[in-house]
Amino acid sequence: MPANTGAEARIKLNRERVLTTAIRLADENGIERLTMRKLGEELGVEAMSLYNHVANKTDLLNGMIDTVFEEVELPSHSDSWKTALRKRSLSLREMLKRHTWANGLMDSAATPGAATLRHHDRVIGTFRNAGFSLAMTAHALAVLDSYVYGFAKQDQALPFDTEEEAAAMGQVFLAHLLPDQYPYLHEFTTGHVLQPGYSFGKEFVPGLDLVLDALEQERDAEVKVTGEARAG
Amino acid sequence: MPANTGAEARIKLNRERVLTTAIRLADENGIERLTMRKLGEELGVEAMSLYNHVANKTDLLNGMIDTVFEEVELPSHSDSWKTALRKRSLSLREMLKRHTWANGLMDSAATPGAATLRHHDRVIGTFRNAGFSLAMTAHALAVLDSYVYGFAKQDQALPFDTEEEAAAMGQVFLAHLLPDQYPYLHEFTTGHVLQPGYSFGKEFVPGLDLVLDALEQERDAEVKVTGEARAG
DNA sequence: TCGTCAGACTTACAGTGTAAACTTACGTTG
DNA sequence: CAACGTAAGTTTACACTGTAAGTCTGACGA
Repeated sequence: MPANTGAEARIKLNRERVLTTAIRLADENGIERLTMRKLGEELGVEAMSLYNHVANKTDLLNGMIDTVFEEVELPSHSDSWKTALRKRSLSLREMLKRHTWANGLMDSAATPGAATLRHHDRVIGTFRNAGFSLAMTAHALAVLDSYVYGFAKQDQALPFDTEEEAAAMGQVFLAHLLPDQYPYLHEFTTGHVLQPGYSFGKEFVPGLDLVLDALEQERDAEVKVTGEARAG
Repeated sequence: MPANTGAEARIKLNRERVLTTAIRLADENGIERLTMRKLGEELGVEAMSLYNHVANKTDLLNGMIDTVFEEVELPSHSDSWKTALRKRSLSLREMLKRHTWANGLMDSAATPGAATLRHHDRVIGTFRNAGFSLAMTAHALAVLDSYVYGFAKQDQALPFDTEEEAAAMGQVFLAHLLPDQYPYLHEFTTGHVLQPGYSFGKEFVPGLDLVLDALEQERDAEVKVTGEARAG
């Protein structure tokens, strides 16, 4: 006779449930508040039970990263390389906005998971199929991803989210410090950042297009030099 | 008569000594190993004594960030905006290489210090004096710094530093995983990353020039539209 | 000589990740 | 059905973290 008579069978723990719950907690409370004990509690389980499904906390974090990478739209084969990578970059940025902790975690996460590898494979493939040489692909990849991750990082570093918060922040900031010690910063803040409608995030698309256009120019130049056919 | 007869007077603690020692420890052992107790020990002092000079650990980290920012070359007035910002970007990257922990810390460090403010003031001033509008300055700033910080971040995320390490790493990596599951990644790794002379860091300058050239093009276009004089 | 006080030290506490040992429930096998 | 192995949970314990609160010390001014 089982001991837990009448008790509803507890939902079984598994790696996926651990990971998705961890992601939710990190989204809600920030990664620094995600502890093994809190995560266990949320799952109705003691902290140590989690170690049946993750090797240690770093493994948990790695798993979280790979899981959120699955949310990123892969570059489509049917689009041109530029729109394909434009879409996936926008999608990547949205993911990084949803999971603000992910960007900071990717340094320490040395070993990429399956979703991450697939993602990179497809991005590289997109460049290659568009006629980018290996060297040019490396170059393009470095520039594009540096921009996307760097932008996300800067966006998160800003201590305000809404326009109103920015305004309030800016007022305090200005009153305290700048007037003539930092004249350009002063002008920039009052004349631009504090203007209605400002949002750092709006700079993402223009910057992305700048990068993509520049890469296209370089590729065309390379193709021309290499002597490949060029429609015209 | 003093009790510590004959004892060499202990060098007095002060904020600067605390900060520079903390920076050295973080450089040597990584930021995650920098604890108040270790820092105290290094300074010949108990952990709690540090709190006479820093408000708490976050204040310590903020102070470290602002201190290393002083190492970054400010854009020079005598150079053209492009070379001025090129130099400061290279200098910024070198700083981020020396202090690998700095990049990751800048998210949490909400309140910028004096050196950081001065830095941004000068960068903004460089754009403004080169005829960039406020909006264009915001755009340029976002793109340029996203690139620099993003590149540094990616460089640090790579789990190898030297070419030999990369090769060793790549071999294991390839043997284990890729062959036909990730064909493009496979080709890219064997055909480029594992080639002699490869180093991710070498992509920095080409990418930086791509960004700067593209910004120059956009500025010229803007100036033309605005109807300002253009030397010809 | 005393009082003041800054800057150091001591102690203590709640919280962290996780090793090691345990308990329990269930499926397989004799 | 009994015995056992195993997977998945719990309990306990430990070393280490940041830091609050209280104490000690030595130099200096009155």
